[in-house]
Amino acid sequence: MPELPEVETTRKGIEPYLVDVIVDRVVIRQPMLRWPVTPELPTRLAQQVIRSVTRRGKYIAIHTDVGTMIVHLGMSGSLYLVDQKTEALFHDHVDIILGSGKCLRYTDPRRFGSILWTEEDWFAHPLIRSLGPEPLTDEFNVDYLTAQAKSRKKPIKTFIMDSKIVVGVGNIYANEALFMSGIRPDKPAGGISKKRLALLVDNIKTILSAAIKQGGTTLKDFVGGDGKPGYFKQNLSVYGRAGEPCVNCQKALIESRLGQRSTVYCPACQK
DNA sequence: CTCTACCCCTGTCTGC
DNA sequence: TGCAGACAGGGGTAGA
Repeated sequence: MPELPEVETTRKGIEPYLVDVIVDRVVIRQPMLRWPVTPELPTRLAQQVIRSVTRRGKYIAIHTDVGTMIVHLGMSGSLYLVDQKTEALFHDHVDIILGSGKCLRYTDPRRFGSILWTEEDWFAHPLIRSLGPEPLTDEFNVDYLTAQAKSRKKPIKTFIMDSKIVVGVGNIYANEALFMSGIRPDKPAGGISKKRLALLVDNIKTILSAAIKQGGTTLKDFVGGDGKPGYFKQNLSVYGRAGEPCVNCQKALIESRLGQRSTVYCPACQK
């Protein structure tokens, strides 16, 4: 499940093989992703030179002079380079065939991801326009979060997972950041002191940057192979550990559901 | 405006 | 062993 660190690691991994490279053609085997792949994509992208590869939240953007391809990896998507001769498997839905002899391949068993084409400024695209700040920038700070949380009743976990508030905090890191901050996931966002929100902001930044750093060092093949970024087996304190002892106090961790998402916390350490 | 439930999809796991 | 059902999850969207 690509969270922001995985997405950024993917962007960094594919960027060197794309910038200044011309697209030969585009092959779409399965257009039915989260939304249908933009039908014009193959004709518009063909013969264009890729100028840059950027990211906003969990969206990756591949820019040309005439438009931008926007990719979201969804739950199970991956984007990687293969040799053009590499045979496509069942879940290999889209190939961007490059003039370099390589091929940027999009694989997504569950098809929760999306591939779209836009010819306007991509920051103006409906999916991108209303996104909140990037968690690792100064724009995401305690003053901002406090202002946003003011008089909000929704649980703090659901709140920080809302991409309009801040992008890139998925379920795993939301659980972990709240544990690190000693905050119960179901506490209404508006009722948490500024001091504790400051701690939360710091911990979100810490955990995401640590995961990105780890991804940068443990990640292997974006070229050849199966392209799977190999998941970071970082030490998770609460996620996936329901019923097991808290790493701090040994009490059994509790699992509940918030906003249809699995939520794990320590009943003693988180208040 | 705020919030919750639902839905898209399929590989993997659990229970009968 | 086989099969049905639950579950995982980002995030848009409908409806309360």
